[in-house]
Amino acid sequence: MSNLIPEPAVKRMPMYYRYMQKLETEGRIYISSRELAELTGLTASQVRQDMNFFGSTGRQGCGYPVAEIRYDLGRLLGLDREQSFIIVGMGNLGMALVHYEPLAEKGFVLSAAFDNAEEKIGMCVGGIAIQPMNEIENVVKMQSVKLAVLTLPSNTAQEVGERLYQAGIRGFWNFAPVDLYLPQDASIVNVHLDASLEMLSYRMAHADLF
Amino acid sequence: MSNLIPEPAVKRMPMYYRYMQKLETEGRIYISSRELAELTGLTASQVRQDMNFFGSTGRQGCGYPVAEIRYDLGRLLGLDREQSFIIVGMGNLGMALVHYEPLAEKGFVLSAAFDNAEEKIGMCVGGIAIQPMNEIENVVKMQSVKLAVLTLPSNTAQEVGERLYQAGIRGFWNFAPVDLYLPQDASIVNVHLDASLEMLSYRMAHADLF
DNA sequence: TAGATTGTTAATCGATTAACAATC
DNA sequence: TAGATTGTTAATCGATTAACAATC
Repeated sequence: MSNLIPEPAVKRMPMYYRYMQKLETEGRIYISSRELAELTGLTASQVRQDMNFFGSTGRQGCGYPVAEIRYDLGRLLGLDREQSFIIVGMGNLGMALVHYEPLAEKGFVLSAAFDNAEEKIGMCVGGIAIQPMNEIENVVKMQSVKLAVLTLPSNTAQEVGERLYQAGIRGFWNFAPVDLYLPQDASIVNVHLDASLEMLSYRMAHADLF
Repeated sequence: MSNLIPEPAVKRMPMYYRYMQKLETEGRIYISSRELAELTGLTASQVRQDMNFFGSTGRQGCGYPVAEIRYDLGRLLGLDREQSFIIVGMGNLGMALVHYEPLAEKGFVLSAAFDNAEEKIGMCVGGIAIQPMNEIENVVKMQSVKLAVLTLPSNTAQEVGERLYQAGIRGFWNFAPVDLYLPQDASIVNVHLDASLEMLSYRMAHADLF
């Protein structure tokens, strides 16, 4: 199990997880692939394929057990335990992410924050004092943090990324509009906010084609 | 031309645009599909296919003219003109996006900001005073804005989305962790930050599989 | 049991890759 | 011209959809 889930199905996992959470709080016990398809805008067939990829425990004639699927998806996504993270670059976006509720709710815990600007060092965010970036290596090694949020200007992102990797960080949530090049065993997710807005702009300009 | 570019190619457009911009500032005149493939991590074949989808003007034996392709992609993406937008929900994330440089650089201009919290109304962000949400309809109609950024709690996003649509908004950049349901002619891009971090968490937990 | 719905195989569809002729 | 590289068609690959037998 957990074997080789195709990339497109992996991308759908957080959405399934979100709907399962919602259904669970609504007290729903079972849900059929047909109904789940309606909610998500997929086909029932695809929902069943995906559930099988995820190692489904559906019950024929009845549907999928909501609480169980929610739990299993959470485990697959690594949300069954707390994960500490550091954040590097305390500009507006960095500040906003530190306070972003859904992260704390999903078990992501801020363990340190870094910036190089004199006037920011020592400032308190989310109950934590901002430290200068030359402390990164110490902190990452001491606390063996594996996850970092990069809210940096594009021209320093690659360099800082490499330093973080050296220090032991293996997961990079990158908000700088550049692609990071790091060794194979680093996991990188780029958010590329500007690209996402450009896609919207494209769709608006060509809405007549749909 | 501009006819029916397949969705996966559309998703790659902002990346091509970014590299073309970079190459242009570096003074590069032509670039081959082979080299562009190296930069982007795609295959040369796919780059050529994509360029054809975009209505390419490549030159055999020589490559693609950087400045021209950059310009054409910009037009396709709707970045050849200013686009005004409003932002609804002035929490931390809303504040951060207002000041997010790349948006201004790409021609997106903030035209109004809204929130319902008493203490925020009248506050100045990005040179603009925050207004109460019952002003939305007036402002959107008067200025005929078409684009809105939604940085709202999930429980109000759908309702506010509908109001915005009624008022004339047709592009929704949604940061609430819910799916918006709006009429066909609305363009919606969901950012779903939490889902993006969950994907990273998944990859870290299963990095050995890659 | 009968009805509903999954699990799974096969068919279809679309995207990516390979190949090569066209041409700058 | 010869060399390089595009434009484009055909082959491959993988994901989605359809169909239906298994079974709760």
